[in-house]
Amino acid sequence: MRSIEELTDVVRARGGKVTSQRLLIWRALEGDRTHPTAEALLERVKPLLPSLSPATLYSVLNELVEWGDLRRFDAGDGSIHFDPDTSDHAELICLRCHRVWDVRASAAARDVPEEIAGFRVLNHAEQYYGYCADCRRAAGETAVSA
Amino acid sequence: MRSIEELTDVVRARGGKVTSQRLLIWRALEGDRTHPTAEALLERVKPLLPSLSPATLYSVLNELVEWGDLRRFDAGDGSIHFDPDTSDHAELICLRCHRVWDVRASAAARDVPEEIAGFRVLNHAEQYYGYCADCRRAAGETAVSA
DNA sequence: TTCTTTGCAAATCGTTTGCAGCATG
DNA sequence: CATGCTGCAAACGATTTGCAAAGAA
Repeated sequence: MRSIEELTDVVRARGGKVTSQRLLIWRALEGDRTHPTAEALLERVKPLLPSLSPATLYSVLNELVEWGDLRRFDAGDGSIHFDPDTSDHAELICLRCHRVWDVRASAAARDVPEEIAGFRVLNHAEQYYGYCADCRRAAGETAVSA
Repeated sequence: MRSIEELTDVVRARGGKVTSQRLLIWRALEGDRTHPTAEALLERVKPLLPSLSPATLYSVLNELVEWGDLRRFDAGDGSIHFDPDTSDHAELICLRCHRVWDVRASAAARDVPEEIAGFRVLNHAEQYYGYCADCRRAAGETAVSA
């Protein structure tokens, strides 16, 4: 996600307005590494602005996604999470408990092409799906066995 | 996605039953490269078994996802697509029109670790988010300009 | 026969919409 | 003061649920 200052410029350049709601949501996302859902974000900002409506939150999140400043992803169970971290990293997603972990594995550190066959790339994401240690234990799994 | 024969074994091993509905849906997904939504899949199989209910389709899709045989992803706008292609490849996803293209770029051809810190990896996915040529043209964009 | 799975229909829940009032530029 | 944005509440639509009947093993 770009900085608050840059986002301010983006909104102004589009003829939009830098409202307190946008600022609040941007600040809540800034530096976040928890992959929150929309609901979790709402709970986080509600105390700071109780009148904030879900519709506004969704609208601000959607524009960030469309600008390439926020990534939306499915944790494997249909629950939608957001990630403002557009730096190159990968996620481990457990197919049983649906928790998410970041991994800054060497495999993920790689150049992202600026353009692929006329398609302009804004950001890049990577996921590893599988079973986490807890779920493997709970399932009585002891070692890697496909 | 594993073969129909392997999936048959998986179901039997779990004490489940290889029903005609499961077979039908597995066959519809086999070799599919169109990233269909659940709705698109339903339209595809409905003519072959008109009595098939959405609930059954969702249930079969969900178990395939949980087994790591099918990947579910969000095209950036909340629309959920499925992909049975678990081989290493990446997707280009347009943030404006939400269409999806597969790319078997060299960057995607890489070893997937079997295990990462106790997490057992079943499959891997990669996405490039940005704007497609059509949408760039429609927006009056002429060259790469961040 | 036994027990999983199906189909149906209703319920659910996250997200979007329409519109009047408000606040930014 | 012009217009984009917000809050509200209702609408929406995709997915899930509960349960009786069906059909694999």
